[in-house]
Amino acid sequence: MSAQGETRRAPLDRARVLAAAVAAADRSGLDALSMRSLAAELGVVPMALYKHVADKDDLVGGMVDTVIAGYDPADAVGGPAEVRARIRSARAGLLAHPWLRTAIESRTRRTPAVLAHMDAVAGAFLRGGYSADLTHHAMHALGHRIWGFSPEAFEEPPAEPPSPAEREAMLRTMAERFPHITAIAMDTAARTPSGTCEPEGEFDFTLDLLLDAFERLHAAGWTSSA
Amino acid sequence: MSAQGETRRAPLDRARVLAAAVAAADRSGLDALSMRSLAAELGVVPMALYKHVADKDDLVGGMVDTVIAGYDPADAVGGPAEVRARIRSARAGLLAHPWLRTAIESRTRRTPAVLAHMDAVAGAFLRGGYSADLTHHAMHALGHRIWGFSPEAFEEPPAEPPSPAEREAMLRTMAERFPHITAIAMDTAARTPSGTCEPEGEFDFTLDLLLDAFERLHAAGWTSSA
DNA sequence: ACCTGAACACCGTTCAAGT
DNA sequence: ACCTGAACACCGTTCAAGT
Repeated sequence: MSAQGETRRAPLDRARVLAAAVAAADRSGLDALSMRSLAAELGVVPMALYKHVADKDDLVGGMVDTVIAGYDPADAVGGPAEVRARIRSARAGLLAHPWLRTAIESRTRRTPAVLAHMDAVAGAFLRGGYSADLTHHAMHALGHRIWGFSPEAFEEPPAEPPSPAEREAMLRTMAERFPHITAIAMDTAARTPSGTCEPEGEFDFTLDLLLDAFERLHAAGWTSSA
Repeated sequence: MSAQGETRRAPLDRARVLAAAVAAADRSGLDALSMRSLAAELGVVPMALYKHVADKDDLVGGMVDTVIAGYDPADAVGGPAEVRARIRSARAGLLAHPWLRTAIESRTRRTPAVLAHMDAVAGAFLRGGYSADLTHHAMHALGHRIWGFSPEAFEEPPAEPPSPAEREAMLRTMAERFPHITAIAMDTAARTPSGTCEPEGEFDFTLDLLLDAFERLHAAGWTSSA
């Protein structure tokens, strides 16, 4: 019997598993996606998935990376125009995949694709002549709702480094692959003794910025007809 | 044996169930909170909870309401000062209950406590002399990250009204209990034919507002020393 | 190397019954 | 009115085994 009546199924690999998961979530939402249902869809026993995915968290993380990796590469002109283009890409991803927002919010680990997108947006500001300091604030202010993923990723401790040597190596690869966010992190570290930025300060900064902007519009007699 | 060796447990009620759930989530997170574990903590069989809570969704909704209902009542001075005070309350709630953000984001129904908080913030803008239109934009721009709950609640269809008469009654109670958000909704409905606001328009409005604000800071040579 | 089978320790929720 | 017991239809994940 075995592999004859049916044409033999191509062997699974990570990309195929992730693509099927993305398609399934697009169709019926993230809640309906289980290891078991995904396996059934791939014509495989649930445990077969664990050869290509560490666990469910890794599956969801991979789905997020798959979508982010497909964002349009914007022209690297720098400044607000490039920022706008990159944010539009993220926005399009959120609209095309309704589960994406929840998936991103449920994750805490910063994957390479997430870091790359952050780095690209930070780079757009820096190339536009913004200081590392102002860029840092802008990244926070643009925030979760506009980004599609949490700027708090900036703040979280980067998963305790096993040894000083490994820490050194990690820093070097960070600086190579994600030069812009590394530069911003180092700028922040140089200015604040603890090396982490103050969440409450950031919160106040953005809140004041927005309230001031609306005060200005109000004072100018703004109406939607404009 | 029965109720003698132990002093007889006070009978459960919804408030006690919700308080225990909030405490449990504060202690060990939302993921660790199950109907079964909560029941065990209350010294009761899982099914006993279903007398006080419709299902798990209702439990989480009740937890959110419990926290929001405890927000500081701000002075009704109106304008940015009151807005700031109310947003600080929401922020404090998010800091005190790390699970709150996720819990709010997972919910889609607008509960009375959520509506009351929205109404209070909207009222602060309106009392400050802001137009309904500008208030609407400001509410969206302040957004999820600052609010602690989704301004998209504004946009979602309000759970199809069973009959015209009931719809009428619902509108009247809305206008009574939440006058400010009702006024804004009616203003929006009057200006846009469909009655719903354009998500993409809102997105662009906020994005431009933020990018313009940062352009202004950049042009002014802003540094964090200020 | 890749997949399977059976099992473990969980879930939320139902139904009919107890007091 | 409030709570219980037993059951149902699910989960994610383990381990040892198959090919």
